Amino acid sequence: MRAAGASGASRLRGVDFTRDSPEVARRLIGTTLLVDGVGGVIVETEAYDPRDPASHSFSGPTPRNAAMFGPPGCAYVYLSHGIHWCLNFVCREVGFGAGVLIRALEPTTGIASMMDRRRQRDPRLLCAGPGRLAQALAITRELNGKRLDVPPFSLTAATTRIRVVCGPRIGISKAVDQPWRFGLSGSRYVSRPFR
DNA sequence: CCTGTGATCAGCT
DNA sequence: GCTGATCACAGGC
Repeated sequence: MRAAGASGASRLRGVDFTRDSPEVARRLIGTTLLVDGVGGVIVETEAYDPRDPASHSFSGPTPRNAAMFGPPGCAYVYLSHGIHWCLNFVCREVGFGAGVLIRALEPTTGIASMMDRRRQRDPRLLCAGPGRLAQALAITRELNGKRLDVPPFSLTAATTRIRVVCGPRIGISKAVDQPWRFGLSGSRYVSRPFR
């Protein structure tokens, strides 16, 4: 038994998933994410919170968003527009309903697999956007609710100091003013530039 | 660079 | 029924 602090899936190599989603979103930038050994460096994230009208968790738990109200340090995966899978990391605590949407990676590992899955040769378009990223990493509903600290997931914190920029979130109509989108400064692998 | 539109379906009212 | 945390493509500037 640990004396204090987050443990298990909620704390992974420097990223503490029990903290507020904007802080987790910021600290995830620079972290390497792999699924079955395929992935890269997280360069873009967005925070969501149950008090935020744009969040799936805003109206409380439902069968779809149940994982978002589950343990921190787990995945919440959902289907967007009937076409695209999207990957979130659950934050805070059981029953809270906060998460971070992983929006873009700089591909580093298993690039051939990602090109194959997406039939896309331009490395800048392999993981630039949540739907593209999920397709490149073969993320589907099967990973919903799974812990991020055990296979097929792998998270490795950045070893060097990172400069992070932020701005308004993308593709939502509510709470547009909250600057809860975060990115790796100067990265050419984000889904859209930061201003 | 920007804007508009179709695809396609689970979830919610 | 309608909406949407998206993408790819088409067309205009």
